Amino acid sequence: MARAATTADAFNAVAEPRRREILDALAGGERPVNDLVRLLGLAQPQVSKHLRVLREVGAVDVRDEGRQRLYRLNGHALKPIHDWVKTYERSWSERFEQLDDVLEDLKQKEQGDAGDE
Amino acid sequence: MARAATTADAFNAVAEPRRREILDALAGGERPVNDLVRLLGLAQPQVSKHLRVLREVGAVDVRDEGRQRLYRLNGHALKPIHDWVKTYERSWSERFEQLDDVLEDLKQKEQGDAGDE
DNA sequence: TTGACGTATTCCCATATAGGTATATGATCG
DNA sequence: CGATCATATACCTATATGGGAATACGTCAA
Repeated sequence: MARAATTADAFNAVAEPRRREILDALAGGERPVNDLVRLLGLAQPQVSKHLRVLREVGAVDVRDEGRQRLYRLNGHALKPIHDWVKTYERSWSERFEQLDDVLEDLKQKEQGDAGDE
Repeated sequence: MARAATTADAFNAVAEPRRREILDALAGGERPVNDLVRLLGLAQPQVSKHLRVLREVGAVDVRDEGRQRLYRLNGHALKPIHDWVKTYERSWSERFEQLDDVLEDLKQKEQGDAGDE
């Protein structure tokens, strides 16, 4: 087997920097393809291809408006990524380290108190 | 050009589900390779390869202990992912929607008050 | 209808896998 | 030293890109 398809899930879709840029651009609101082409400085077909991948994982929605196709962010598709990486926040967040200290204290007090139950 | 290397950054490294599983397994603490082999049910060479990728993006550290190599999680490498995806939390979090409401209220009050500066 | 505009799709190519299998490397034991 | 355990690496293969160029498709204007 080769690498998993970029359309397999949000993790793969978002591994490509250009696609993250597209999502960042769409964070400001709905945009037609050519807007993105200008903003990212990519060729139009490339943008369309990236948009397709993002569509397939549900990270963007499309709406037809005359000859244009307006793309809109659908951040919900990114929630699994957030959920996963959030559990590692402890590794770099000072706040969580302090929380760990507090929990450690509580634990020791409990042991100092009565035993089981 | 083909797809970016998995060792290019944490986003690419973590796009592979097995590698996320490895990190999840290491969240419990330092482990030798064979532990991971058993836990994930993968062939040993595959695990070593995934670990190499994770090492190259800094998501794990290694330590030699006799014939074993103990791998340890280094969640700091995942911070960029968290930082990026966090900005989209608004899309699904009820808390953020409520925050938006509050900010909207403040805005309207400001406009009701004196004008510029 | 003809033409222009905005997008999507098709082809082609170079590249980087991820898995399987075999093997090399290192350390420890007898 | 020779054998064994724990890992890493080398090879090979099928596959899925991502970019470039050309082109098809749908809509609107004259």
